[in-house]
Amino acid sequence: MKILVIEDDADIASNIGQYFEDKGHQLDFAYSGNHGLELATGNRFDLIILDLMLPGKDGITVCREFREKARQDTPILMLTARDTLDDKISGFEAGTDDYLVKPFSLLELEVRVHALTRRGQAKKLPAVITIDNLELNQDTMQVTRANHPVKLKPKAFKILEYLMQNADRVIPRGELIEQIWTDDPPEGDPLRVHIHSLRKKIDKPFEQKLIHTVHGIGYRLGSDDL
Amino acid sequence: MKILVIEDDADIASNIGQYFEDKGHQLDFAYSGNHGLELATGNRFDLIILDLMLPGKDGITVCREFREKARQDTPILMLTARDTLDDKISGFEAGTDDYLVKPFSLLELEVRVHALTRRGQAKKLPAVITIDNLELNQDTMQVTRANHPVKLKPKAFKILEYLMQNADRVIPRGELIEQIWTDDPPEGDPLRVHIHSLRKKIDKPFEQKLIHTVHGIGYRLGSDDL
DNA sequence: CCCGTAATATGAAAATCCTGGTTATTGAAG
DNA sequence: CTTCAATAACCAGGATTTTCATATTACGGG
Repeated sequence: MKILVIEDDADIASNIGQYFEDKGHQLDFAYSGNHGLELATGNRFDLIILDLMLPGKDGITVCREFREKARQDTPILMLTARDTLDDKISGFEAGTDDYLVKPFSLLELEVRVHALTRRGQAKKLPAVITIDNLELNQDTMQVTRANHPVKLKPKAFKILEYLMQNADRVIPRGELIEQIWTDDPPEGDPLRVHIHSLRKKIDKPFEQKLIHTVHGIGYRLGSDDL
Repeated sequence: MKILVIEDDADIASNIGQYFEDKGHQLDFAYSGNHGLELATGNRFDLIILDLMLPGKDGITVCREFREKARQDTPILMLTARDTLDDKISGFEAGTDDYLVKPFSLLELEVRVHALTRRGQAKKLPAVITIDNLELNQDTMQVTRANHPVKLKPKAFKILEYLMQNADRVIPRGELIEQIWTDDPPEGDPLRVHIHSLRKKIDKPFEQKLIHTVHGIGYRLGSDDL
C-alpha cells in the first residue's frame, strides 16, 4: 500500500515510517505543506497522513487544495496536537476522512488506517482504469491497448490518465493544461504535440479511435462516437 | 439520506434522531442488537450508527455479522462509552469505519457522518438538462431530441445550453449575446444565424417546436405555447 | 382590411479561427 | 559526449463562425 506522510516533526514521521514499512507498506514523506501537496497531486497514494501544523502551508489548506485540484477519493487522515472541536470541524470541512489527536498510539493509527482503506479495497477500486480495450495501471504506469504494451513518456502518461479518469467527458483544453502543468502553464502549445504522440501510439494502429477532439473546446476520450 | 440508529439508550437515540431529522435526513431506530441487525440486513441505509453496548447482541457482533452477511460498503460509525484502545481495535476489526466515544458532541457526530458518507456521494452526477424530449448533457456535450442524437457546433451548443438553463423564460437578445460572446460582441448579427441552424436541427423535424421567438425582445425555449 | 415599416428568417459565400502534423531547438539525464 | 524527452515554431488543411444579400413574417396606423 502506498502511503504519503506529510509531517514536519521528524520523530513522529520516522516512527510512523518505521511502523508501516515493517508492515510491508511503501511510504513517501514530505516535511512541508507545499512539498506534500506537490507529491500528493503528482502521484497516486492509497492514503495520506497529514499533520495539521506544517511550515509553509497548513494541513487544512493542503487538504482543501488537494481535494479541489486532485483526487477526490484518496482517504486523508489528519493528525494534530490540538483537540478542540473547531479544529475537527474545519478539518472535516476541508475534506478529511478521519482525525487523530496527538499523542496517539501507533496501533490506533493502524486500525484507523485500515478502516479508511478497507472500503476502497472492498470496492476493488483498482489502480487500473479500463476504457474499451485500453488499460492504464496507475501504480506501475503501464499502458496496454488490446493487451499490447504501450510505452509512454511521463507527460503523455499524465495526460492519458486524466483523460481516462474523465472518460466520455469533454475536457476543455484549458482544464487539461491546468491539470498537467499545475502551476507553470507553458508558453507554446505543447499539449498538441503530446496528444499527437498519444494518438500515434494508442489510436493509430487501431480502427476504433478513442481520443476525439471537440473543435473549439478540447478533447474527449471514449469508445462511443457521440 | 437514510440513517439507521442502533442504540438502546432512549435519550441518546432521540437526541440523534431529532438532530438529524431536522437536517432533513430519514432515520430508523432499533433498540436491540437483534432488531438492528434485522433492519440493517433487510434495508439499504447510507449509514449505520451503532452503539457498542446493546441488549441481545452487542455492537461488535452486530457489526461483524452485518459485514459477513450483508453490505460491505455501508459505512458504520460505532458509539461507545468505553475509551480503551482494545475496544477501538476490536471495533475496527469487526468492520467499523469510525469510532466515537461518549459523551460526544452532536456537531462532531455530524461532521464524522458527513466525512463517512461524502465519498459514496462523490460519484459524478450526469449534469443533463431535459426539456420535453430534448436532452442536453453538459459533460459529454451530447444533445438528443426524441432519443435521436443531434450534432451541434460549439457556439450553437452554448446557445442551446443557455436557453435550456433558462427554459420558459424569455431571454432578451442582448442578454443572450452577452452570455455567448462574453467580451467581444460581434458586428453583425450572427445570433440569428445560429438560432436558425439550431431550429433546423432540433425543431424542423418535429411537430412540437421548442424555440420560440418573441418579437422585439428575444427568444424563449419551452414546450408550452404561452 | 390593406399597406408600409421594422424585425426576423434564410441560404450561401467569405473570413476567421482551430487543429494536426512536422521540424527545430532547448534542456536534462546517463 | 550521447541520447532522449520536452518544448517552441511553423504551415497547410479543414472546420467553424461571421458577414452579407435577400425573402419572409410580424406589427401598427390609416
